[in-house]
Amino acid sequence: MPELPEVETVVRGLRAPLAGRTITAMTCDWPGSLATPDGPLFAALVAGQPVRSVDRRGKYILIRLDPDTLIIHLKMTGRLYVVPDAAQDHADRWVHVTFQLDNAYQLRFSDARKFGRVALVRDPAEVLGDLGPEPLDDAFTLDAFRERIARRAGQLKPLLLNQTFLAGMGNIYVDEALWTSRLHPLSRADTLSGDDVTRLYAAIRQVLSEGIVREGASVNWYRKPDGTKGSAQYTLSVYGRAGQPCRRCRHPIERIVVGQRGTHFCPACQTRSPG
DNA sequence: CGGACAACCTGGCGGC
DNA sequence: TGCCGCCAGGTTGTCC
Repeated sequence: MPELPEVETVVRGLRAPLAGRTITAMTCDWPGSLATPDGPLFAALVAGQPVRSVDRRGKYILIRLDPDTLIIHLKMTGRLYVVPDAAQDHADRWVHVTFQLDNAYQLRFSDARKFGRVALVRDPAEVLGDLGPEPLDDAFTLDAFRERIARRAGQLKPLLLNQTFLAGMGNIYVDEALWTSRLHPLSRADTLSGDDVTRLYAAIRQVLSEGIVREGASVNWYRKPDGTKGSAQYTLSVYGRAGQPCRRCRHPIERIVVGQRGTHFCPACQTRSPG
């Protein structure tokens, strides 16, 4: 659920409360939430490290400490927020990792389904691995996208979900980008025309940018660090709209499964490219 | 290399 | 009202 716009919103919301702070201690009640290192070592290493910056790479949150970096992936139900030590937040029934700050506030990691992971590493590359380009970076130009997709042949839906192809898209924004560019999720990358690629590139940037402006889509679990919902869920065109009329042509939106993922599209105006 | 699929988890919901 | 069973999806890992 938390995809690039949601993670970006979380990062922006954490910058102010974490600025200038130092982590003094860490506690964890579910060892599985810690990717690396294990609990005792993690706690010993992180204590005393100051926060230098809060950044995002794909769907990863990078809290750069000194000398290590805290890397958090929210997966489906993860939440990250800063509250006073004594605060009782509604998400606290799922809090598994708590970082004590030096100002009587805490950074809490809540995760109902326990899929999310928190890592502490010297070099972020240890965790990030082979991530694709950032779709909203200036360096990610139409030409760069054209060159990248020219080397692929598979179906568009799984391709756009592949984080080594492009970092940050998830099930919601992939479906939205394909609808916006009028491309069928089962179309193959090697059948796209030059114009198809141009529209897809523009659609990816557009849906992600709008998602950020709306502070993310709170389809179910996602919340901003202040606990409130984003508003991108109100303007989705296909995701979660099976059976409802297409906003463009009124034909009912269809839901199929592609690569084990629920996939929403308009069978009337999202065409499969010839070939 | 790519496609298929299980595993990781549990809240929420539909069905009865 | 209560219980059962299934679905949701990001990523990794395994198998063919």
